Amino acid sequence: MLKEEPAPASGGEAASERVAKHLRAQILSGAIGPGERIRQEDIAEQFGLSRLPVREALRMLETEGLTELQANKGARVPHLSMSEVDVIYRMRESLEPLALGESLPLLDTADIERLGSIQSRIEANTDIQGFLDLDREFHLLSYSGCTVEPLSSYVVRLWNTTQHYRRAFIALSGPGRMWIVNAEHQLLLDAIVRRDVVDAGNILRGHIRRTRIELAQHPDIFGPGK
Amino acid sequence: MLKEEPAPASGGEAASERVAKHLRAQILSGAIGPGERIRQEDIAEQFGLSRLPVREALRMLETEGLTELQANKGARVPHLSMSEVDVIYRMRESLEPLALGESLPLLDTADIERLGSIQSRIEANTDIQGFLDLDREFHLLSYSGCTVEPLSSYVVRLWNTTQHYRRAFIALSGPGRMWIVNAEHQLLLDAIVRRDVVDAGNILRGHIRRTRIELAQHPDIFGPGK
DNA sequence: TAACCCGAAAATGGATCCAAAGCTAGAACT
DNA sequence: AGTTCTAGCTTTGGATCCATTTTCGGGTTA
Repeated sequence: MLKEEPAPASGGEAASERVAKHLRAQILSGAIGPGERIRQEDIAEQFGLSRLPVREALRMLETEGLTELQANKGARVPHLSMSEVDVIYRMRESLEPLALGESLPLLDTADIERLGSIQSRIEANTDIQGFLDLDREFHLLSYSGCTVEPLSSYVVRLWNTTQHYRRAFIALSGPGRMWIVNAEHQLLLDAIVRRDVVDAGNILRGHIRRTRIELAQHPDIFGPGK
Repeated sequence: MLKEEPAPASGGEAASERVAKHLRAQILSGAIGPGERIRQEDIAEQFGLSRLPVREALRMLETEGLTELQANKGARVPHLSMSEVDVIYRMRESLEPLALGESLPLLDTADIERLGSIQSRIEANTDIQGFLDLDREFHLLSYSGCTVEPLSSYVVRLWNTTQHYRRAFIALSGPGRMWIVNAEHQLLLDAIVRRDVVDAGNILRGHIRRTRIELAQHPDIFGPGK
């Protein structure tokens, strides 16, 4: 896993962004779980860089809510409490219908076909990581028409920061209630095809709300009691 | 304005945070308008520091949406378009009632008395900067009971990033319609005293919505047409 | 005259080295 | 034996120096 070469000519883009991209993937994949510490020197060594671009990268990720930096105490992946995840979901219940409303009129038929194809793959899917990736792709694609900042990036941020807890939730609850997700996605997809912003927004809001409530029934996912 | 002393023993806190605090104040006060560039070396010289803690500070402010950093192109205060400010206000219409709902049950009578006193000062106030400061203090105090992240910090962020446009709007529209703000604040305050979360949320939502619509009637505040 | 190209100055990104703050483990004292 | 204080190590924060990229100005040419 060690790259001993001194950054092989790089890809032309900034080194700190490469590091950020790598760490982002690590965190989203669950390879770095919440609460886990990230030592600058370790990462620097892995990439054959100094600690400076690593610090930059950690700051960039802090912007996205994926890391938190305390002075003289280092960087960690934030450990969210149940009440924090609960509030994030309630924020999503407002913001994602807003993003969808911005996005829907700008989606073309090719986008919508891709949405349908992703949903087919979700229904055929079996493993957890596969579902997480496809579900994320489905929803974020439905928002892809919304390019206005900071809404679009913040929606992604809320997804990113709760990724780990979604994984834990699905692993715990099993595939028993997966049919509900598919039913909701089907309704959402139909509303999108009909270009019905109001319908789509309501279904989406309910989809997120239901997930929030089911999540709240698994307090064991979150670290200490709180 | 130059501080030639090499950081006089500092205040004990990290140098980068002192720089961040200074720049934040500069941006919020309007001393550094949107679109304006921030050269690392200038700031470093002002504080008698190297450019490194300045870069850190700029990253911290990027986290708050007050600056944007492009690789090899430097830092600027972001220049928001009208559609971006419009979306920010629509985000606020959802998020601030949510924050108020979290906050209201936790406010004590001393807090509510302070809210009343601030509102009195708003009504007695005459100048623009005074109104901006007091209005900000009023609303943020009403959310002070909400400590759950990332909601509380994001509400502040949305306020910060639109501060400049609020100032420009008030300067342009004059004190003619200031009475509406006071009426809305009075209604909001009464709902808070009655601990009526629903009422307070509705009034607040309307307050923000009205501001958004009036703002949209002054496209000249924003730079290019877009 | 206007457009284009090239070179120098300026500003940023990154590496190395040093200082300071936190954490940990061991010893001494109550 | 438990607690506390101290000494050392580890890790991060900051300064200085170098490399790279961008930008801006002057000069040339169509």
